[in-house]
Amino acid sequence: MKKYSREESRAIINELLVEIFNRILAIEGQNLKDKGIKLSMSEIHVIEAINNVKEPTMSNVANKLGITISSLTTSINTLFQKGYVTRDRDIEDRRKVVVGLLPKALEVLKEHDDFHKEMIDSIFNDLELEKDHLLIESLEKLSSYFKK
Amino acid sequence: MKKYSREESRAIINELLVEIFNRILAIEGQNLKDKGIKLSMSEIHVIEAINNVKEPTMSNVANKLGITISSLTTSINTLFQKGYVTRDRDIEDRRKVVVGLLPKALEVLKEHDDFHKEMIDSIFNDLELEKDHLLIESLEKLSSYFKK
DNA sequence: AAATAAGCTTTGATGTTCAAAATATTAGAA
DNA sequence: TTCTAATATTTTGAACATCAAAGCTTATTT
Repeated sequence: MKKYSREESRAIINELLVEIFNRILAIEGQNLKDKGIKLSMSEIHVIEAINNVKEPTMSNVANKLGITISSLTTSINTLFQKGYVTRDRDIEDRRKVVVGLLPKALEVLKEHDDFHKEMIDSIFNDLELEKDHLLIESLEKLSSYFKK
Repeated sequence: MKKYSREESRAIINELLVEIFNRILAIEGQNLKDKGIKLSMSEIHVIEAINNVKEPTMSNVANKLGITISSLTTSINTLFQKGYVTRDRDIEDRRKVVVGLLPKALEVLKEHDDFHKEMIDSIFNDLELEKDHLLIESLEKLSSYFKK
């Protein structure tokens, strides 16, 4: 395995963050367009976040996405209006609003997951299975770094 | 250490990548605010792209960023007005507009690079060295995947 | 020279995001 | 219990970012 100097490593990661990140949304968006899904990327991300968060209240979902609650509200407004999500007050604590995914959203999620699956498989085809957990550990640290 | 199935690995990596990507712009933006730089992240990215592209015409810069030329035009309008960039017709081919960075922009670029350097160093300090290379290897694959 | 192409800007429209103010509900203090 | 403070969300108003389509200028083709 090639060894990188600290400086080389930094340059590679920098490139990922600055240049490649810009491509991802465009590629994903194009993929949706190709499949005839008429949702924006940020709407897709909202749906994903609802799916991935344990207790999908407005606060939890917004926090998962790294946007303000008010931003999420406007997004949920349209997703609700378009028939992708449910939106109900929590029975236990009626200050909370719990959102949920309707079948329409689950379909979109499936399409998007397939795209990601293909993407990630393509990236990690060469990695041996036993190394996966090391990678996950690294990414978890990266993720927790970005959370603080 | 826990073993993951291929499918579990994929799901976790997918979620972590999405999460990480969602945080980056927010953090970078906050960093600029902390330093009193009154530019948006997309304006920073335009400056970076101008710096990184070989021949900084409108088309080349827009292509580097993955946005349309008309979007870039509006961004350059304000960056020009604020005194960050130059904007001149190419002498050889007067259809082209060549943009360039003024000292003000180079300073911002330096700040931004320092931030990235610090961020990445901080990440690396938490990872054991042996895992650095696995992470880099994976990120390289990601990078090459998005270049095609 | 006339038609076509290339490069860019303008215009009009939509979508995203945030901060601040307003609303609703709950929890705690008096 | 009643008032107050805290929590959770929505509304409002404003700034950006982005795109498609139409228009302008310069280059290339025929």
